[in-house]
This record gives sequence, C-alpha cells and structure tokens, in this order.
Amino acid sequence: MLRTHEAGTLRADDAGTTVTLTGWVARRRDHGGVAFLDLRDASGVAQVVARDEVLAQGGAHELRNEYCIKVTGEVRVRPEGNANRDLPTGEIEVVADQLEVLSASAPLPFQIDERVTVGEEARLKYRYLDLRRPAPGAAIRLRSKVNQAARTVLAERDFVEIETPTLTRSTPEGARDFLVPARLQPGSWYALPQSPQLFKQLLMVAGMERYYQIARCYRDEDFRADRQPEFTQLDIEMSFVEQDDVIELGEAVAAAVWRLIGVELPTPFPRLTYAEAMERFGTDKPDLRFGQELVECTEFFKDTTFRVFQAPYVGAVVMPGGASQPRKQLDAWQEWAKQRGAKGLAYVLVGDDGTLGGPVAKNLTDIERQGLAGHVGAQPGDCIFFAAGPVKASRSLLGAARLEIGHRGELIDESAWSFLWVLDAPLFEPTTEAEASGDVAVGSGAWTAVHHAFTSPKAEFLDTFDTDPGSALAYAYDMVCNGNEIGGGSIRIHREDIQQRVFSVMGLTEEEQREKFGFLLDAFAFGAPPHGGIAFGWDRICALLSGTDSIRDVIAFPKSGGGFDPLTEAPAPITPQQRKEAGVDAIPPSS
RNA sequence: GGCCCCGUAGCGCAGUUGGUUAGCGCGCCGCCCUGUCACGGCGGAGGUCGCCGGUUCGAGCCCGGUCGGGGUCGCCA
Repeated sequence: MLRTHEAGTLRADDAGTTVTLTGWVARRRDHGGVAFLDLRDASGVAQVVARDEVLAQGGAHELRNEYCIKVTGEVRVRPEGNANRDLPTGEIEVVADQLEVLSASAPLPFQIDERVTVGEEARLKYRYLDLRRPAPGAAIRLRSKVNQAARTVLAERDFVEIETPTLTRSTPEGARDFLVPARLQPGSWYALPQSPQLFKQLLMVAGMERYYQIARCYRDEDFRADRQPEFTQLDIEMSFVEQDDVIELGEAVAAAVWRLIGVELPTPFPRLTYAEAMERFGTDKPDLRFGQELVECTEFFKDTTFRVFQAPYVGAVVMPGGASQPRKQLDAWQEWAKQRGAKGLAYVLVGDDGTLGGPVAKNLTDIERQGLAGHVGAQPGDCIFFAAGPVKASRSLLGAARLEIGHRGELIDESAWSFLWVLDAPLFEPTTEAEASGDVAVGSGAWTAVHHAFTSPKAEFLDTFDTDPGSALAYAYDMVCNGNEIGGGSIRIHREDIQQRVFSVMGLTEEEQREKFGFLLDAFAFGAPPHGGIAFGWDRICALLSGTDSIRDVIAFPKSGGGFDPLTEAPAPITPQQRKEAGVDAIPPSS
C-alpha cells in the first residue's frame, strides 16, 4: 500500500507515530509560512500541517483543492486550544515532512462541499466528483451494506444466489421491453428482462428450492421521479411454501436491513386486506404514519337532495384546521383534483361555532347538516372534502387528498416507520377497466390478471374463479413502508388445470398460450413444486434507508429524464457499420 | 402523450414597469499572511442571459416555436 494509515482513523493515541497518508486535498488554509490541509480519504478527514519548506519541495506549492497527494509525517496532539471538536480526528494533526503530488486536479466544475448546493444535472455529469462528497458517497456505501445484510439473512436460510440471463426472450406481459438486435440472426431480437420472474419459476422446477438474486431489471417506460429504465430488485422464490412463509422471510429481510440504520422493526407486520386498504385509505399502499382515514358516506347521504351526492359512492376525508384556508387555497384544491381527472373536490367548512360553510353546505338538508360533522369525525375549524361517483375513482381521489392533507398539514411523523402487508388482492380486473386506465390486456378475454398470469387464486376461490372472476382473490402480498410499495409477490400456480382455467378467463387460446409461455408450460409439465416468492424494490428501499426522496441518490450512475446518462451521454448514435452488423434494419422474412 | 415550473459567469442564485456599462455569494487567477479549520486581506479575470423567430425606437424581461432539466397525471403485470 502507498499508505500506512487511513486519515479518518487517527486519534490522540497515535501521537508520536510516523504515518503516510494518501487522499485528496479537501481544503487548504494557507498562512504563508505554514499551510493547513484537510486530507480526505474514504475513512474521513485529518489535518495536515505543512511548513513552507515542505510545500516547496516536490512542486507542492500550487496545491489546490482535490489534488491527490501523499503525505508522510508525525502524528501529534494539536497545540493547546487548537483542537477541533467537530472532527473525529480533531485532537490531532499530521506534521508533514514529505509531501508528494500523486495527481493534480483541474479547477472543479463545482465545489466538493456538503454545504454548497449543486444542481442535479451538474452532479450527474460529474458523478465521480459528486460521490466524493460525504452524503452522496455515504448513500452508495450504505447500499453495499444493505446488499450484504440481505445476503446474510438469505445465506443463513440456505438460499442459493443464482444469476439469470439479461439477454432473453421478449414476453408479452407488463411493460415495454428494451430490445437488443441479434447479429447472428438478423431480424431477431433479444429482450432485456423486466424481471427474472419466469426464470426464477424455472429454477423452482429445477429443484433449487430457495433462490435469490440481486437482479437488474429493465423496463422501457416513461420517466418518473422514482423510476429508472434499469433498476434493481432483490428477487426471491421458494418451493413448498405458503403465503405466511414468504411473508415471514420478507419481514426477516426488512428487519435485517433496517437494523443497519439502528431501527428495530417489530414483527410480524400488521396486515390489511386489499379491500380494507382501499376502503380506509383509498390506495393499495397506505401510509399509516397518520390518521385522516376515509369516511364512507354513501349510506349517510342515501336520501340526499343534493344531486352530486346521489352517486354509487360518497366518501369524505377531514382536513384538520382546514376551515381557515383562504378562498384561493380552496380553489387550488379544485385545480388539484381536476389535474387528477376529477370534476372537482366538494368541501364543507366546519365553523368554530359548528355551523357549516362553503358552497356545498346550503345544498344539504337540515338533518344532514346536523349529523355531518359527527359522522365524519370533524371538529370545529376543520374542512371536510368529499368525492362522489364511481367507487374506485372516488376512493382514489380521496386517498390522494388524504396524502396531500398529511403533507400540507405536517401530520406525518417523518421519523416513524410504518410497515404493513396488503393481502388478498383481486386475481382479475375487468379488461375494460384495465383498458380505460390504459393497460394493455394480455389476453382477449373480458378479464386480465391484476398481478400476473401465474398468480394463484386463494384456495376458497379455486372452484369459482372462472365462473365469477370479479370476486376471486389471489395469494398476492405487497409490503408497504410509509406509503411506498417496497416489495410484492405471490404464490404461483403449479397445477396445469388451474393454469389452463386462468388462461381461459383471460381469453388466451391454447395456441396463444404456447406461443407466449410455451417454455414455462413445458417445464411445469415435469413435476413443478408448489412455489411462491417476492421481489423487493431495492432502489426504493435503499433510498428510504438513506433518508432521500430520490432513488437516483442510491444509484452510482443514474440516468436523468428521458433515459439519458449525462456522464457518458448514452444513448448515442451508432455508425453505419455497426448498424449493418447488428442487423437493426433487417426485415423479418414473414413481413 | 397532457399539464405546471425552471434555463442568466465554472457552481448556486438575484435582476424592479421593457430603458445607461447585467449583479451577488462561492469558486477561479495574482499578490500578501506562521495556528487555521467554510481562515483572512488586497487586486483581477470571467456572460452567445439555452436556441430560433416575432413585437418594439429599445428585449435577460413581452409573444410564438424549439431544445434541455425538474415535477405531476396517463403509463410502469
């Protein structure tokens, strides 16, 4: 090694030791005859004292920030009154007697200083400089620990870490595939996997019994703050298990990684059914760190004369103190609701004396006005928001309003961790609903799978799921943390007859089944074990653990909007020669 | 794909009602400084106001378009 010690580890005990340190000049305080250098390496920072003579030697006089240097000198306790309590190494300094510039630094595009804010674009373009800063660097280092913790839990339980292909076959489910031309078969293409889903099921057929992988997944979809075209899942699959076994393992993994930040998660996690989550929170990933649950009002308004509330569903959510919002603010809520595709957001203001105000109040009957605040649990000074209309859309609007109320009203305890499982999701949803929300149906039937086509119906629906698909629930489970879906999975179908019936509900003919999933169906013909699994959104989990909002902060080299990498400037055009060789323009014989 | 916000020096930002030479902080360059720790002092350089077009006597500012970034809804089994 070029060094004998790491800068951040030096303490008063090391006084008298001659050490050689390597690292970067984090800051230079030059007093003419003597200069103080903060030498930073991965372990931390230590102060180096360099006299003029030492600086002059070896061209070190022009030392600037981020020069990479090597310093040899004696550790000593700092003179009386000069200790720096803010630094772990603040008791000591290294008196340099040799200083060598290993590598000079050009002037920096931005300062390597936590106190200086830098735009994300600049940070990503010079990500290698960004990562020299304490917080960004710490997020990447924490991620490594998170991987390690998960691996430890899984290794203790005899899981087998297995890599699956990244060049694979395009399958029709889910998101858009990234495609890779096959040079040796012009006109044919590989797809990058959206997840190792099918492979991990094949590994169960292969008798591996317990599989995991920290797997890179690829989906060619439009961007969001919490989305990258390539992202990572901790992917797990187990044979001979039931839902509770997977849930227990999931809790063990979560507990192990949260322990890294000193949080002991109480297990088992609370469980909500999908139906209950939708009813009480208007979402399948409720944030339980605050109340303001939705209040069902359909029955309350069953005889209402107010046209808007003569709807299949009426629900409410209370905003504490919301009655004092200025008119402008209340109008802004209408805009907010419209942006979500709603007509608006009806509201009633509860005055300090209990009288109801706002445009809706006068449309209510006396009886309704008397009972309303009590029914929804509103106090004087609160604002009650209503949504009326189709159940699903109304609840979803109220659920979003609830979150907005929580944020604006600072009702959310940011230091709290709320974990839960959401269970018993529906197996199918009507295709029309899926299409209405823009979903591409896999089959041509009236129903499409909510999770995926291999998710098992719950035992009690085995006889009825094809005669009454709308009521069938699945062995599917989502782990939710602070309103984020951080993991999800299911028990899979392993019986051919059930799989056939699921396919036929989805309107897939046998021919289509063969074409789309032939290799999996083949495998299932050879004694497939009952199995199930879970996949964790690893980037989101690392972001939560790092206390950052953006998954970009826990990815070493993330992409910016539009899938662009500001550092390498990928994607980039290819040469005509590459085009020709890759077979990008080959025309398949059939078309 | 829809909607909203942003684009001014290397970085982060200000820029009034459209009006003289576009400012501030940090960084950068030069000189000075022997106990600092976001050291300090003096001096200096640095601008295609994203791009194209329009309105105007005059545009960083107004209008249209376009590119880039961020957010949000759609989409993401």
